[in-house]
Amino acid sequence: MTGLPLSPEFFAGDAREVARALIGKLLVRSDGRVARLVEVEAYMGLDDPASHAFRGPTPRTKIMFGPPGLLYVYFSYGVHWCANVVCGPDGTASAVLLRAAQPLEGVDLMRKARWHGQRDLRERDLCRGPGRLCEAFGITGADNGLDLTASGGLLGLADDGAGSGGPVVATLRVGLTRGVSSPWRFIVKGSPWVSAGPRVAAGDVLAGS
DNA sequence: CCGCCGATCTTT
DNA sequence: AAGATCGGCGGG
Repeated sequence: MTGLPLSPEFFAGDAREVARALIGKLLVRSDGRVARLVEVEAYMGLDDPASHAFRGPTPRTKIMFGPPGLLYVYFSYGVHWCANVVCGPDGTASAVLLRAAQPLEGVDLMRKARWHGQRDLRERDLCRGPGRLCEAFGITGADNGLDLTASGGLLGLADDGAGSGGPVVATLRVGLTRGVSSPWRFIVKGSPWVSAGPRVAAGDVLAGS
């Protein structure tokens, strides 16, 4: 069972609140791949120097200025794809980066998609990091603009009611050179499925309940 | 587990 | 020229 699809309204609010609420939700692909989100980051568009949309709409970022619930995919370091969900009202440009998840179903497919001759590709590493998560789910630039709230689509986000599985904390975002001091990364505290970066650091704040 | 380095392409 | 990353390697 893959849960109830999230609606456009779910993504229409403040991206930081959406990010917090996405922890514990399911990323679902129509071929049976399912994973539970344990790590996401909010990017606040025009107000956030770390956001790709900080300098306004461009060919790359125009999707972020559109309606909430759409997929924004970008190419990172010439090597990896990374996936975001567009948030906030149509016309604004915030988004949530999907950074890590716990594989639940279709693990064999994820393993196949991720296999590049690694000596030891462990289940723990299938979706641990934004590039890995995209590879495990076969997400590429061809999927940019997909509506994640459309039922029966290739990809979606859903709620199975299970929750986060542990306390959620807000930490600093990973890998940035600008906007470094905004604590808009949300993780399940102590989860082995969370990516690199401090799992828990002094000063981290419990986020929500 | 940690740190360093190279890969390789888009955007500025 | 820098960047919302990852895998392999060497070291502790």
